[in-house]
Amino acid sequence: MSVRHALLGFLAEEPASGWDLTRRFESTLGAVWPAGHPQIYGELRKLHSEQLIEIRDHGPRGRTVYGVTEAGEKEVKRWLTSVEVDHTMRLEPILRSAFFWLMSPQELSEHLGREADHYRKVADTYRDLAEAKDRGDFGDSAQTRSLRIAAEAAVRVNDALAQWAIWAQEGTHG
Amino acid sequence: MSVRHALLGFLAEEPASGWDLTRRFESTLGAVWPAGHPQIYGELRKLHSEQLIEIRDHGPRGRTVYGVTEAGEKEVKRWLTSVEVDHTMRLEPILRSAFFWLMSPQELSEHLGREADHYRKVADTYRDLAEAKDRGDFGDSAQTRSLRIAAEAAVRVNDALAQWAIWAQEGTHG
DNA sequence: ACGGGCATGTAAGCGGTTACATGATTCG
DNA sequence: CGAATCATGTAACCGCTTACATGCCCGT
Repeated sequence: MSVRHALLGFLAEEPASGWDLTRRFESTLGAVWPAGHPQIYGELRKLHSEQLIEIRDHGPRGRTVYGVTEAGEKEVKRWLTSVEVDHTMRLEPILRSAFFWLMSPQELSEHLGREADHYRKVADTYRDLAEAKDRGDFGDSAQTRSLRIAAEAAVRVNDALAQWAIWAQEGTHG
Repeated sequence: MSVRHALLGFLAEEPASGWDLTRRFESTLGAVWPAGHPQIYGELRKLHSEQLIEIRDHGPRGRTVYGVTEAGEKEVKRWLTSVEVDHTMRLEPILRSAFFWLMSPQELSEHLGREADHYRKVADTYRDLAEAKDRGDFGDSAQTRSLRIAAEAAVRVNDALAQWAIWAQEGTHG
């Protein structure tokens, strides 16, 4: 149910259409919680039927701009403060590591090199984003500061995994 | 499809029943890829019907011990070496951070304190496990070394998130 | 002998993805 | 005006979770 509440959160910032929200999701939270447009459009319909969001405007090709209702804003806050945090992690690359013994040393070393590359790249992307936010490129609203914190998490987690891959690669002394 | 291949991987190590595999999964990969017993039993049935695993023994209460077949072992190796790694992350706690601006400074500070505690605890658990493995408490097989690598990842990711929460909490200067 | 946990399993439902479909707009 | 892209939506499927069901084994 995370997408649901994230949509309410985004709409609490400013009204937006399904498309806007899809891009917003992708650019700010894609690294930690992907959500495709089919899910977003579907969720918006449900949220509207429950009157947690309302239609604010109509645009060109059936574009529907939603805004959060009072009930909706109350619901996000309830989620943030009262609903237990879900700490579930699903990291396929780590799952794979439990079976590294089935790979040849060479395959493994190459695999770990590619993994390190990948994580370094993602970390760098979010590092740039974080630096841009620190420079004030996105203003200095409370919302921007929150996204800055999310970006920091992306940087730290991906850095940690990059370092892990390098550490593991050294263990193969290849 | 990760559970599927993880089961093949575990069975490549030694034959086991659904129950054995459930506990094995939980104790070694629970932190990075949870899998409940209904999923595991179901997957075993499918793997058996595809002849990737075979029945090796029957025990007390309908206990069925499976072992991997040649085709099964080939399939895990194919997965490890040829199937693209899925880097998808789903970290609800980071998703939430994008909406921290909807929380009061006090709520937020307390929230981050609880988060840091949580991650520290998980990291410590896997640190202990890793140290036990380094002491040789689980022998020194290739399989153990792989699980050691997985444990290291759990330590590093959870440490990173604990430090992140503390960093964010300092930003609230609360 | 019986109560509580062990071990196995099934069924329904849900969140999320993939694939498909379609009209609107913009640009060359 | 036609092609490519924008934007919106639906339908089917799949992995996974939740809830339920059941028999077996062990300790007291």
